[in-house]
Amino acid sequence: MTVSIKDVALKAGVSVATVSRVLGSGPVSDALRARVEEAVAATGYRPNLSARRLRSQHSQTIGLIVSDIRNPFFTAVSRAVEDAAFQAGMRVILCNTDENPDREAMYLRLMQEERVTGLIFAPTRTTLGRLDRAGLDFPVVLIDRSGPSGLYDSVVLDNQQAAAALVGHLHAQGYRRIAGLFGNTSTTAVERHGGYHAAMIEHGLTPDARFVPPYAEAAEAEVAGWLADGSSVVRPDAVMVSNSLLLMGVVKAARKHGLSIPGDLALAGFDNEAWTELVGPGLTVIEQPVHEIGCAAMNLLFERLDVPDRPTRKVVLSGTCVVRGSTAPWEASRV
Amino acid sequence: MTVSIKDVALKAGVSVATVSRVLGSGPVSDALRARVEEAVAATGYRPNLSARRLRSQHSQTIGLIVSDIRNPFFTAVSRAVEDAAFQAGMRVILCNTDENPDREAMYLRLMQEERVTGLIFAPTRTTLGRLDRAGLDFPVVLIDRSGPSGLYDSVVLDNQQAAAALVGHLHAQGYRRIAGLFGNTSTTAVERHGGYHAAMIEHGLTPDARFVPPYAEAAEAEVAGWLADGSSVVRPDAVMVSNSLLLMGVVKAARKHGLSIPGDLALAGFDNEAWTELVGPGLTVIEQPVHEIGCAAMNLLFERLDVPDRPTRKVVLSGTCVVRGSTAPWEASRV
DNA sequence: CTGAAAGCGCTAACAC
DNA sequence: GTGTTAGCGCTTTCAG
Repeated sequence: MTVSIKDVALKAGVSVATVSRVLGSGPVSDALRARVEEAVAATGYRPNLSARRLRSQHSQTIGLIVSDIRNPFFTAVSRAVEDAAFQAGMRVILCNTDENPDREAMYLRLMQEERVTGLIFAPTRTTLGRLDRAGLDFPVVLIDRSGPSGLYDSVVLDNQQAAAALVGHLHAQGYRRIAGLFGNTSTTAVERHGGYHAAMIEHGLTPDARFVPPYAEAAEAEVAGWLADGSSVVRPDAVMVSNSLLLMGVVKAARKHGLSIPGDLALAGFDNEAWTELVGPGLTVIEQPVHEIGCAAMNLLFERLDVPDRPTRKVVLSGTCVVRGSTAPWEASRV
Repeated sequence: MTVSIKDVALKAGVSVATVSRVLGSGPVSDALRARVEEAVAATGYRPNLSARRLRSQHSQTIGLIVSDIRNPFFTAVSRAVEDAAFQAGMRVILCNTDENPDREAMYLRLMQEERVTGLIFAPTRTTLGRLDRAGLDFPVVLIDRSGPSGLYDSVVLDNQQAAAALVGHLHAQGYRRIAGLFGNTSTTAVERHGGYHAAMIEHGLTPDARFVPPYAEAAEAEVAGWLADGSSVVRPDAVMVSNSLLLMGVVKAARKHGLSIPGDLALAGFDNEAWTELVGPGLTVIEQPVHEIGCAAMNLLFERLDVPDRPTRKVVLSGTCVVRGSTAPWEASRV
C-alpha cells in the first residue's frame, strides 16, 4: 500500500541505511545518491514522520495553547509562531481552551503524549497557579499572562505602563472623571487595572474601576447602567477599557444611547485592530507588538532548548499609544 | 528518562499487552485493570503517540491549510474544525500559505509525511488546477474555493446568489449606478462577480466591475480614482465589494475624502464581522455561516472516511443578507 | 482473560 | 562509503 524506505532501497538496489543517509545527511557517494533520489522520485516515497519521531526521539513539533484563536491578539501571535516554527522545520499543533481549565489540562496531557519539543501557552489564572505541579518535561513559554513564579520563560506586554499611558493621555487631554472597565478573568486585566489605579492616584484623580465579564455585552450593560435614571454614579467623562471586546461594547452602548464620542464620553482601549481606525472619530488604543510577541516567544523557546538550565527570563515588551479622535481634548469636544 | 508502557507493566506486575488493553479497550479483569491504573498514576505514564500511530497506522490527525489564519473567515472556520476534530479525538495541524503555491506544495508534502487522516484545504487557483495530480492518499475537503472538477468533496458559499442578493437589495433601495469591486486572486471573487454581473443585467443596469488586489489600500485607491478631477468615470452611487478587506478600504476612502455613507455612496459587502455593525451607519453585509462551513467540512471528511468510494459531494451553503444603514433607501439618503 | 512475540518505518551504532 | 542489525514504544495476532 504505502511505500516505505524498504521499497526505495529495493528499487535503488541499496540498503535502507543508504536511503536514510540520502534523506538525512550521511556520507553517500554521488552515484548511490543519484540512484536513491531516482528511486524516491519513481516511487513517490514520503518518509513517515511517526516512525522518524519514534526512532529519533525528536518530535519537531511545538504546541500552541490559547484561549481562542478568534481573539485577534492570539490570531496574530499564532501567525508569528507558525512562521518561526516552520522556518525551523517544525510543525505546530493549535489548541483552543476557551479559558476552560479542564480543557487546558487535557491539552497539556496531549502535549506530553505528542512529546512536543516545546509549548507556547497562554494559561488561565487557575492553570497558571497549578502549572508548577504539572510535571511537564518540555520547555514552556508563557505568553500574554505570566505568573510571579519565574518558573517559566515568558513574554508579556508591560500592562501597567500601557494602562498608565492611557490614563496619562486622557488626563493631558483634560479629562478628569476617568472610569476603568476591566475583564474579570485574566491576569492582564489585573495588571492593567494596577497601572490605571496608580496613574489615577498619581494625577490626583479618583479611581473608578469596574470588573466585568470580558464580553461586549457586559461593557454595554455597564455603560447603560451609568445612564439609568436612578443611577447614583457620577457619570465619567472618559473611560478606558482593558480589551477590544469591552471596547466594542462601549462603542455599541454609545451608539444605542446616542452618546457622542468623545463629546459625551471619551474612550481609549487596547489592541490596534484595523476597525478601531474606522469607528466614529477613530479609537485611541494601545497597540501591542503582536508579531514581536510571537517571535520573542519562539526565540525564548529555542534558546532554552539550546541551554536547558539557564535562568528563566521574562521578556517585557512595550505597547504604543495610537492616538485618535476618541480622546480629543476635553474643551474641544464640548464645543 | 521518559516512562514507557514497559515500566508500567513492570510496576503493575503484568505484561505490556495488558497495559495496552487497559489503555485501549481490551477485555481485562477488574483486578488487573485496577493494578494497571494504579501503576499508570504512580508513574505518571503518558502513551507515546508517535509509537501508537506508527503501530496502528492511524494518525488521528487532520490537516488544515488556509491562506492566512488572520483572515476572519478562516479564523472562524478553524475554530469549528478544531472543535469537531478534538471531539472526535483528533488533533489538527494548522498551516498558513499566504496564497503561495510553493508553500502549498510544501505543506501538502508535509500532510503526506504526517499520514494525516484527512485534510481541509482552501487552495489557491493555481494549486486547485494541479490538485488532481498531487497523488494524495487521504481524503481532502475543499473549503471556500472549489474547482469544477468534482474530484474532491467541498463546501462553499453560494457566492453567485449572495452577490446577486446584494445587488437586488441595492436596486430595491433605489440605487442604479452600482459598481462592483472584486479581489483579483480568488475563485470566490470570480463567482461573486458572476452573481453581480447577472443580477445587474437582470435588473436592467449596466455592470461596472473592477478587479483589484485584495487589500484595503487597493480599494481605497480605486475609490480615490473615481473622485479625481480628471476622472472620466461616471461616479457610482453604490458599490458592492467582494471581501472584508476591500470593504474596509472603501470605508477608509470615504472617510478620507469626506464621502458620506450612504448619502454619497452606498456600500455593501461580505462577512459580518463584529466591527461592521459599528462603522458609520452600520454596513450591510452578507453573513457567511462560518461555523457551519467548518462543521460541514468535517462532516464530509468523516463520511468519506466511512465510505471511501462514494461519489464526491459539494455542499453549498447560503449567506444571509444583514441590512444596515450603509444601504438606506436612496431617496432618504439624499435628504 | 492474559502473556509472548512480531513488527509498524525509521535511524544510528557497529562492522566491514 | 556501505550494509547489517538492533531497537524507539506501542498494538495486535496467536497461544494458552
